[in-house]
Amino acid sequence: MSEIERDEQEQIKQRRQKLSALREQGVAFPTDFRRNVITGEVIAEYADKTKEELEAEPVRVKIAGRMMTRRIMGKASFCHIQDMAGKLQLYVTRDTLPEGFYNEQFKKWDIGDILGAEGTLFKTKVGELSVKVDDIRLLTKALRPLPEKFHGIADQEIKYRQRYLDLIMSDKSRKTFVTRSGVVNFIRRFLDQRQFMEVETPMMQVIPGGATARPFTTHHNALDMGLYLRVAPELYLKRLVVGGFERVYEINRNFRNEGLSTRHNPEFTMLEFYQAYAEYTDLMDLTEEMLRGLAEEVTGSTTINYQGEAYDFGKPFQRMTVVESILHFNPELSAADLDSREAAVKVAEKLSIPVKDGYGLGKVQIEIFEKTVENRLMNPTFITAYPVEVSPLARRNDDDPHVTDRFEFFVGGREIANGFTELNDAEDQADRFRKQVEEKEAGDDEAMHYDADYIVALEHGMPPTAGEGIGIDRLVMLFTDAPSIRDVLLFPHMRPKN
RNA sequence: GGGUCGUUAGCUCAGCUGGUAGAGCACCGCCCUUUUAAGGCGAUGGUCGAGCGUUCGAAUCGCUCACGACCCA
Repeated sequence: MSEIERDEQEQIKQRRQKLSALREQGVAFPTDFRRNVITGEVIAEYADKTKEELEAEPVRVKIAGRMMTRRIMGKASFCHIQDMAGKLQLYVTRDTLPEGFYNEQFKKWDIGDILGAEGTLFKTKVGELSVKVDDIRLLTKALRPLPEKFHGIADQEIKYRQRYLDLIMSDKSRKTFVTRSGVVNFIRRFLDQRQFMEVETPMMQVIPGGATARPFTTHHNALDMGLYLRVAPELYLKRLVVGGFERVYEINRNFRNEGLSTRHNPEFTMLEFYQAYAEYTDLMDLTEEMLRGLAEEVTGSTTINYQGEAYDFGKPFQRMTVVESILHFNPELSAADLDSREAAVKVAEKLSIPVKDGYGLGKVQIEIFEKTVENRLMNPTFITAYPVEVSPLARRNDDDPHVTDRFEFFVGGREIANGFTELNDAEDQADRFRKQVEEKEAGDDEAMHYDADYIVALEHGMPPTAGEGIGIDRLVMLFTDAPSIRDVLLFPHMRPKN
């Protein structure tokens, strides 16, 4: 059925007729109504007052919102209007409005219409704070009916594709996005207080860097050149550290050309921050402080309930190395099983992990880690000492050159953050890029490009620096008990219909 | 990419082993001045996701496709 035919649906047709009647009566979409209060303020201030108190000192309000429910009882009606802060009941009677208005105007309005009303606060028989209306106007006619009031929208697809309907109908969804805003706001304040500066770096990059992931490609017409959407801002932020901005952060979108799932959206929001004269352990401490504070601010507790499990952000976060964690969750293994590539490959094969020829010991260890450890890291945990092979931008450990000064942070079996002491040795970085290019040429389309300009920047000297990325969407999922990343994205990526 | 489930009125859902479609809400008409999933009476509303097939006959059975949800890679 085409969109034009859909418009001929009976209910929409009726509403269009009501709208053309309004057009004939004058301005159908007036903009001159001004409210003097929102529902949340009214409720906060007057919900505790008694019936008698409200009668003794009458309070007048001008309020506006979308009509969500209506109960017409002859010459009197109740309806709820909803605004940005919540809902408030209106009591509308024939005899307090101008002659004929109640029957010829008000009763013809529809649920979903946007109204402006003026009146006096009172309490109903059952004690609900309401407005006794003596002036009411239709501000915006809604041509399409709202979803059914009791069940709301059950169809996930409509919730995602028509988010505005979901936001009108679901307090829970509205709250999720309010929380999301609160999370980002808290992080900004936290970092600002510590002298971090928020910056913006290119989303369109000539060489995509900073992560091992497949990029999206686009084209610049005037310059007639290919460009990539960034997979990470990392290399630009570190150029800023070279430039003397010693504490920088960016909260913005990254783009990765990979599959969609309950944890992956092609564009997602990442916090990245860099602190000069610090090591990865300093960032672990900072992360712990930030997440604990965030949990308390957002949920009022240091215990997070996610999908039926409780995670404790109050206690010190656990810390162990990649190898320690593998041994911990695979008690039948001993250190010798992870010491050599030969031994580790045997372990991997037993776990039916496909091992490619190019994999070194470190890559095999990480495959074993991902298969047997990652989704079992339930309470907040830092994993450290990642192999050099899988950490092309991280500083080598001084005592063990096979691993880096790097950590990842897990909660509920999910990776939330990744940080390390930055590699500021330009020559080592150039070698690592060359290695990535070899892997790319061998067929790994996630491997990194050689970024010569970045090497030049490092050759000018980057102070010792630690940096970290935190996935904002996954963090918000945790704090809003959301099972899918789509529940925390206002407009998640969906396949086009038809 | 593989598996499971789903798609029926604007919305939420029934519809059994095949016999030309049903409820609640919404909408329309009437009654109703403290209701709140308001209530009462009455009426309207459907290319049953799309296509092909089996059959005298398909919402129902089979196949293909589209979109979605969940699980696995």
